[in-house]
Amino acid sequence: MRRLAKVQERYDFSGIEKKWQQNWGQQSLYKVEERAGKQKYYCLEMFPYPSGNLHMGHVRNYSIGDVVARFKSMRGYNVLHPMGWDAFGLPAENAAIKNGIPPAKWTIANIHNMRSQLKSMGISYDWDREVATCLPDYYKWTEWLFLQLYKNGLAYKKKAHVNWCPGCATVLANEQVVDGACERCESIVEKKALEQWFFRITDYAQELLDSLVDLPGWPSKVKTMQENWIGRSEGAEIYFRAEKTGERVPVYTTRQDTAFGVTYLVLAPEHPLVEKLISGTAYEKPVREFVKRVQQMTEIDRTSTETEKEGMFTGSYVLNPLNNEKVPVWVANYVLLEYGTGAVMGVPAHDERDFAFAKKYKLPIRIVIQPLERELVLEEMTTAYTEEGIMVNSADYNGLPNTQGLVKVAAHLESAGFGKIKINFRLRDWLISRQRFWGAPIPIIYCEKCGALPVPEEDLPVMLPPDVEFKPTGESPLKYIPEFLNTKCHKCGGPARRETDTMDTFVCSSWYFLRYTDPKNTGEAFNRDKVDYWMNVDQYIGGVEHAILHLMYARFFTKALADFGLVGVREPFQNLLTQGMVLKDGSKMSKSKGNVVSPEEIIKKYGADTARLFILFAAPPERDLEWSDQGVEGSYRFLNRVWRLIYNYINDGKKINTGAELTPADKDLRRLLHTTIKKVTDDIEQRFNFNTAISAIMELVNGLYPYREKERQNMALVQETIDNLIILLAPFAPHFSEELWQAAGHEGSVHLMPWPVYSEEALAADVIEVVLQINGKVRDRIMVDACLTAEELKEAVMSIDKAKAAIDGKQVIKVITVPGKLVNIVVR
RNA sequence: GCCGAUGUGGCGGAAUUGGCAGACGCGGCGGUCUCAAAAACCGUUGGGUAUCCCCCAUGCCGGUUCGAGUCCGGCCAUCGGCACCA
Repeated sequence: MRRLAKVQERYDFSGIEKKWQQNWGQQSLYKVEERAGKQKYYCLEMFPYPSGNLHMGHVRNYSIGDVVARFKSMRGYNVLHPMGWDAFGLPAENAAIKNGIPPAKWTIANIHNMRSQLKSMGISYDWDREVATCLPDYYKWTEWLFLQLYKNGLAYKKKAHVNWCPGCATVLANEQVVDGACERCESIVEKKALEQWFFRITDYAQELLDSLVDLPGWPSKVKTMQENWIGRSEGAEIYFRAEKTGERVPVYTTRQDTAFGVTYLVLAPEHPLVEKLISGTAYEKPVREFVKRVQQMTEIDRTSTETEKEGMFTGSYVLNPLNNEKVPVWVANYVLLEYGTGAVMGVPAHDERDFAFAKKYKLPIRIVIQPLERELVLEEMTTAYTEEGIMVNSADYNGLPNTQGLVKVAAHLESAGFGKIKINFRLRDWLISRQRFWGAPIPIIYCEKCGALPVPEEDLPVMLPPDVEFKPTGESPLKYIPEFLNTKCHKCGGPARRETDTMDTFVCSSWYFLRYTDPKNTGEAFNRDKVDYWMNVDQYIGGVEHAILHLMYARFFTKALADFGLVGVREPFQNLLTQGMVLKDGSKMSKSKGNVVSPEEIIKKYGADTARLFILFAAPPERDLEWSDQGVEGSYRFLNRVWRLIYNYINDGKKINTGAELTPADKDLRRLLHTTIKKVTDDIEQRFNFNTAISAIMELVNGLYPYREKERQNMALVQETIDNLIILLAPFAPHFSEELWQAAGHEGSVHLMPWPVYSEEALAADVIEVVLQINGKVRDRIMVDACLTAEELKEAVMSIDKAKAAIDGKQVIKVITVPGKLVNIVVR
């Protein structure tokens, strides 16, 4: 070998990992700056909530990201690979209520602990760019971005029905409602009307939908989920009129072609018209009772398809503008106020729900679409006909295919003033108010004279007060802190009070990837040049549980900020990798199941390199991964096997170089090395299949072991092979590789080495194995000259005994020859 | 109910463009070394069987093809998401 270097016989992972983590930190190996003329690569993993301890999901997420970052770096890219903390959130507040520890203290302590755990994994983060969303130098800019949204009309306040937990006496985020109950106290969640702040994400609904096609690097699963969430539908609003008052009652439908089949109209129980229609009539009491009963149902019961459709007549009628027919108005539990206009037209013949409802309450059914191949007969209908057909009983539209009717009725509605063409989205505006302490304050004040005013930018940040006493009242403590609550109006100087709601933590995580590009900027959220250099994120990696919320909000923010001229891209994440869960005994690791494997213990017992190697080897990244203690042992064994191999070569000088001429065994080893380089490169770069990349490296090691037994060995080749082996392992087992790299006599870090390039010439074998098939079944394998043409190959194969025997006495129908692979003889 | 994913040895998984099914690892079995064990190394390991020969085998049934884990049609199971969206 190059020179005798000191290498311990035993693989002392603990000492090695500590040593290199320190060394890399001291030489700032992973520090990165903008560099003109060098291709940038932004590799990002979803930042964690600082719960206190890393779990295996984190280990997997960050191991995957580190392979990508290290690989791209060795490929010559200027790689940005940052880490930070999604540090606001309810657990800190719960801890405060329970143990009296201030949220800030609890959070910072957790960050401390998790940072050191992350560092023990040896991930190539530029720690100088670390951000924590709960620190004023970060949330100042979260507040500032709120103001930009406010100024541009994208932040507004309105009264809304929100999830209210009576047990905790507080509002809950949607994600905290599990099966209609509070995740903390399991009380059934109620709806409560409160003044809340919203972001107008619906302004971007169409673009959020359309630009999904610009994201070929996203899993189609995630794109489909977002499509469904946005829920675009094309239809029309039809203005019915109240018979008595003439008041306009708009309904939304996607089937305006069936409007002549309307036999009743249904309002949502909360619809404001309900009270108007019934007050002072005989229907007042029973309908009110019905509405109350429906409202008391849990969200889950009300929106379940299992729930029986129930309704009640209001005693009033409306007129259908298309045919002036009088139809009864009902209230029913299956109509939702939040979607469309909160009122629907009932066309029982052509809608399943309407059909069931009409049958139950004996409402009339009228056929207005006839199928082409048969005729519907009212008395025989057991279900609605929802397919295409020809319009009937529809005045001027009779005989028209309903697909044309859709367009014509809509046009007529619009021209006659009876309605309008309408595109509806299921997506609602984003409710960002939280009645909590531990979040970014909403920078708004309420002046007695001037009303709601944004806090001037120069007064930011609105700071969270320290030393807050937490009582389990469930209300934001901010409300009870006069120093925070009371302020002066910057406009009139009069008394004002602050908004005490804080922002949803998803607001903080909607722009953190931008802050990483310029994390220490005290004058701006981020510098435009820096954000332009780094954005967008080339590879984003995280759990699929964020497929809708976080990823949609971050996309919305990026688009809005692009419209404000703050960033130059309209999509934040070019490529997305959604990693699978880490399972134990077939199910997700959880405390209640008692199947949690602690990363800290695994790292202590085997080292970070073994842990990383196992987690990358056990399954491809998108798939769920079954944890196996024996599998970890296997990875540990592999590293020891590599260690011993290289140790022996380094310390064993007796093998003599065979000289320049390569023996067949030398050629085989050299070919193995180069096929391994090719395979590992392709697996990382094109497929993210780290499991097969690692298995290829294992095969290389398995090939080196028998070579070591050979009498004649080419030491130059051995050195080349070992050097490349260490480099190939570097993204997976960084400390291990660094130590061996140095032991093999190299100066400098292995992580600064260029990624190896395979030689096409070295891949070529002189002789290759081809398969003989008879009628598609494998009958023999023979070695042939690699350079044979199809015709020569056919001849060579046909002449072997097995082929002759197979053909003997039979008729050869045809022979299929695939050079380099097989010859298939079809006989009869 | 709708949408999507997955289904391959005892286990995790591989087979990238339709071309040798089971790479690699775990586990098992046998051996070498050892007083012995561990570790390590070597060999072996889908099932059947007449045991270097053939048959069967990638959830099930059918199809296309010289050839199907891979493509097509129809089912089944598991997991995930959405779930009265008018």
